[in-house]
Amino acid sequence: MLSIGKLGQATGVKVPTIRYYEQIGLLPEAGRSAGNQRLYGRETLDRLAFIRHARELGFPLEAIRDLLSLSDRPDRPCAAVDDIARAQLKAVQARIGRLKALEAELHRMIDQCACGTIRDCRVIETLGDHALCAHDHGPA
Amino acid sequence: MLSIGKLGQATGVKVPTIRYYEQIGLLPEAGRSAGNQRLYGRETLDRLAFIRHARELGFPLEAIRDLLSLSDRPDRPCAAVDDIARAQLKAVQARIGRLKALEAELHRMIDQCACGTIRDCRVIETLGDHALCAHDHGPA
DNA sequence: CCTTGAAGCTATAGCCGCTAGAGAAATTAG
DNA sequence: CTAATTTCTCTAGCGGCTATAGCTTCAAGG
Repeated sequence: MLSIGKLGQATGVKVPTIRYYEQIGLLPEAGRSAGNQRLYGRETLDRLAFIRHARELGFPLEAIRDLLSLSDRPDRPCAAVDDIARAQLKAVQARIGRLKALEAELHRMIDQCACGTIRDCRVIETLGDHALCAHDHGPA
Repeated sequence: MLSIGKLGQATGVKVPTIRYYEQIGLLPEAGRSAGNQRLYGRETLDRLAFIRHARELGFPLEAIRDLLSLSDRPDRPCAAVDDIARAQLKAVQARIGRLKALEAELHRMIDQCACGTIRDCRVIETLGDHALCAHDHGPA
């Protein structure tokens, strides 16, 4: 059995985050020692490692909740799982696309700046006048 | 003079957001009509358009605050402006890099899935065992 | 066995950048 | 003049934690 600190070390999840996950029901309520401290077994270790990995891949907690409940039903078809993963992939790709547009625009702005006074600064000027933008870049 | 709603339409910023910007001091306190409603002139319109554009480019509000106060000092050299812009560019590039790693990993996971039952699902399996990952992908 | 310091506990508040809601007053269109 | 829309203030909530305060429990050393 692991204390919350050991569990955190083993999974790379911070202690307050583990308690937070328990609070929102992503982890089951932990068993307690005689002195009321949380104790964890292998099952929770695996579950938390799963959560951590999914978080690293950017899955929102709600999606992780769904993935976890799906993983408890091994006989079901895994189409639902793939749907969630593909949705996440799409979300990631959308963010990449958007960020690349920002990157291009920032580059352009910075490259045009002759580094004189603020009066002549292309960065300030471009920010002040959207019409100076080369590309579309919708709201963040 | 514009009402808050017109200002919002003109700049593409939502009404509560305008009030929020005023609250945090990003916009000056607006003048008021006889009936206590906010009225805006061209100056605030320009300032808000500037803020909107910078937000679209992902600048955090604090950076925008700095850019605005710099833009009020036209005689100063614009190195400080460029520093802020370059920092933002770096931040954007870092996020792109990270997201691309996620994208690759998600792709790999999804492509390996034979779409049978959850028991054999590579997505679930990979999430559960970080060692199955091809690439490093640090915390989000 | 006793002390010390680390690690644990609960509860609350804060971070960013908004967004949503309530309930009331002002304005505008017909 | 009425009805619909807009605006007002205030408070609370979103995601996903993180930080603080003030306490208790535990593990190791002397």
